[in-house]
Amino acid sequence: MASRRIRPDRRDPALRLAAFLPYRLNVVAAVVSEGLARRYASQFGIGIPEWRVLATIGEFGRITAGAIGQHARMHKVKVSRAAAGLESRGLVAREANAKDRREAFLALTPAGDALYGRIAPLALAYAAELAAVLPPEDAAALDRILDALLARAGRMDPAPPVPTESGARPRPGTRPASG
Amino acid sequence: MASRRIRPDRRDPALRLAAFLPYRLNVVAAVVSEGLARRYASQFGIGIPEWRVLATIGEFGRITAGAIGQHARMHKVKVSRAAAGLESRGLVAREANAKDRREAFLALTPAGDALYGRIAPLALAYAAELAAVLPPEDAAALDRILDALLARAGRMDPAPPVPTESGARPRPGTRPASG
DNA sequence: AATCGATCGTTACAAACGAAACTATGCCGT
DNA sequence: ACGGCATAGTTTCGTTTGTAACGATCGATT
Repeated sequence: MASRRIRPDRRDPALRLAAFLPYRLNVVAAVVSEGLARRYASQFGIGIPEWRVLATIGEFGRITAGAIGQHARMHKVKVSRAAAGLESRGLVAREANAKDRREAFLALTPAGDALYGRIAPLALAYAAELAAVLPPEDAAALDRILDALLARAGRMDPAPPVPTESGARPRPGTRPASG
Repeated sequence: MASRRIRPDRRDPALRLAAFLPYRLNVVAAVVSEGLARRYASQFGIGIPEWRVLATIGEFGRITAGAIGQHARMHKVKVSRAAAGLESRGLVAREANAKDRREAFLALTPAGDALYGRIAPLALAYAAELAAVLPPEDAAALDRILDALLARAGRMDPAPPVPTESGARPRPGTRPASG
């Protein structure tokens, strides 16, 4: 092993952030989301969680809060709050489920349906405008790639595949670093 | 497939969330980030913003907070807090800039450098493991695609390209829907 | 049918976040 | 040199988010 300099100007960086896939995915996702939100948030006063809930109800019709969470990959608390917000504005209505009174179906009111009918085309246009920079084969590749990455990341072990040496297991009682 | 009546009175959905690019990008980015964070957060007690700052200092050596924000695309408040956290743990040190005493250079301490030296390989291994599901041409395509999408989203107008009819401009004074 | 544990959704509380205000310093024109 | 404005970074404050606890209901077991 070579001798270490005490105060080097700079070594070769071990990692270039600009080329690091998780970082890049986050940046692109953030910029895209932000751009989309600018299109509807300012016009309709609706936030991203509320948009997702609205879109999910618009897609599936009558659906429970739990199912919304599954389809839109949102935490149930977020769904609950977004749904409450939409309900308070008369965009969403609850229908009690007599078969299971713990849950309730959510559905769009006429006003909610009208809003959905206005935002959805905007959103689709945004996505189309975005995808228009990609040659068709790249657009198709992106679909495949995102599927593959999602499946892979979901199956990934919480520890590196190469055993680090001893069986020193990471302590489970540490905070999960949200953000 | 025959027409199953799951939902009673709903037209064809205007938008399928699962196929909607902004949504998909967000989901993939979130799952990937979460998976990566699980690898270092639990072991080293470091969060995502702190990791980004650490990685940026590790990459560039001595760097100001503002430059970190530019390179890592972080808001200056976030950089400030993450840097304060790293400093309080002795991972980062400040060096005053005599030429401009408003700013200060941040650099890794030996402890910070050691931590960087341990996390960076983990992170790179994670990214490599992730990219391993992609055939080489898809991995290359992904690089191109993310660049193109990022550039496009950054240049995108806050309003749809097709004029909606009259010159009814969206009211500028509405909240920007963070999240 | 009484009880126990699981599940749905809301509420409570605390951490994280961003916009704006603020401090300190630098820059520039007069 | 002085006054006004710009910039770097921190702090403050209100909002958003997530974790945990909670009430209500269901299903299974006895």
